[in-house]
Amino acid sequence: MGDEVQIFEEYLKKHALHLTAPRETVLRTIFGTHEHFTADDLIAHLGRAGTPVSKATVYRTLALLSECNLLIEHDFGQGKKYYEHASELQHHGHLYCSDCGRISEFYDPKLNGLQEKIARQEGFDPTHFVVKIYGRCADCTAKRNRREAESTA
Amino acid sequence: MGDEVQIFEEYLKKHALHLTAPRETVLRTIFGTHEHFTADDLIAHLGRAGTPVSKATVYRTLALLSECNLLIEHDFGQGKKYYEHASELQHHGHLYCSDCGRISEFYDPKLNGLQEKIARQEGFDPTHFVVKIYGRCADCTAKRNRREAESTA
DNA sequence: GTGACATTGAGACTCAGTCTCAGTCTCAAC
DNA sequence: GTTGAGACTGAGACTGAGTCTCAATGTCAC
Repeated sequence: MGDEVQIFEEYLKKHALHLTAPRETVLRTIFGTHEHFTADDLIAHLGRAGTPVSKATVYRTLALLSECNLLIEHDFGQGKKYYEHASELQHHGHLYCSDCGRISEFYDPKLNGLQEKIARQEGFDPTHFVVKIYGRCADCTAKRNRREAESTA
Repeated sequence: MGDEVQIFEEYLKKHALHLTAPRETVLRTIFGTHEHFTADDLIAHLGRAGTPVSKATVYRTLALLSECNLLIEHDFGQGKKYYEHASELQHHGHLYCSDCGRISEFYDPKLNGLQEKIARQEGFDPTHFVVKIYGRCADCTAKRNRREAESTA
């Protein structure tokens, strides 16, 4: 934290924009946690914290933070976007449990190298990679097995 | 083609559902091409072909086809879903050009093996993998280079 | 043919995200 | 300190993909 404020401020200055109070509030709230969050989560959180910021401003700020690569947008196919800190993105993908909706992460440097290679082979100039593995997490698999055992018992 | 009709019919029978005329029209239209498409594309296409099917029925049929694994849903973060034939999915990922929006594909068996391994390591029971590479395609890179050369000339 | 239940289309609805606009703020120039 | 250009804000209207509802219709086992 602190770093992000500086990067954002520089980006804004470069584009003749200002670091205003609402923008700083949004920035500090986002980088005060390490969770995946949705715009809605953030708006609710700001409201609860007694520093409400309007929906339009939140969306505008999220767009700016994505533009300056401090934030990455994700889509898990539920009709809403998830955001996460870009600094945490290096070499990691997501495991999405279709049963409980939990999102976990994995790190694998090999995967990124392979993707970079593939992109170049196809004449593609890559900006970022998204790897998502859909399925069932260990907890839900265990739960389901227990339920099945009970129902046949 | 033909195969899909049979698989779908069996799936419907198993769930005490019927293969009706609108469902068959949707199915045949989808498996008559090899493109990525959106629900909207499909509805428009059906209308143009003189075999209109209502929006609700199209969405319902798409959901059924996804359930019986004939179709796979994709999300490229534009607020709408893309569909593609599941039979064409083996070992392939997508390259999405942020400039022109074109979606191309790549095949790499190594990538799938690596993902399967990662999922198992995390105690995850995977159903499917999604790999998306965002960036700029060869055409758009060339176009952009040309434009830059012209503007500095 | 009948009844139970699946299916349909039209259109109302939902909800995440975008747009508009009038009022406010910022900041460099004077 | 004042001014003016233009950035910024919040409220709420709007958009559009996708879902839901419901009355009418179709399907099929009996």
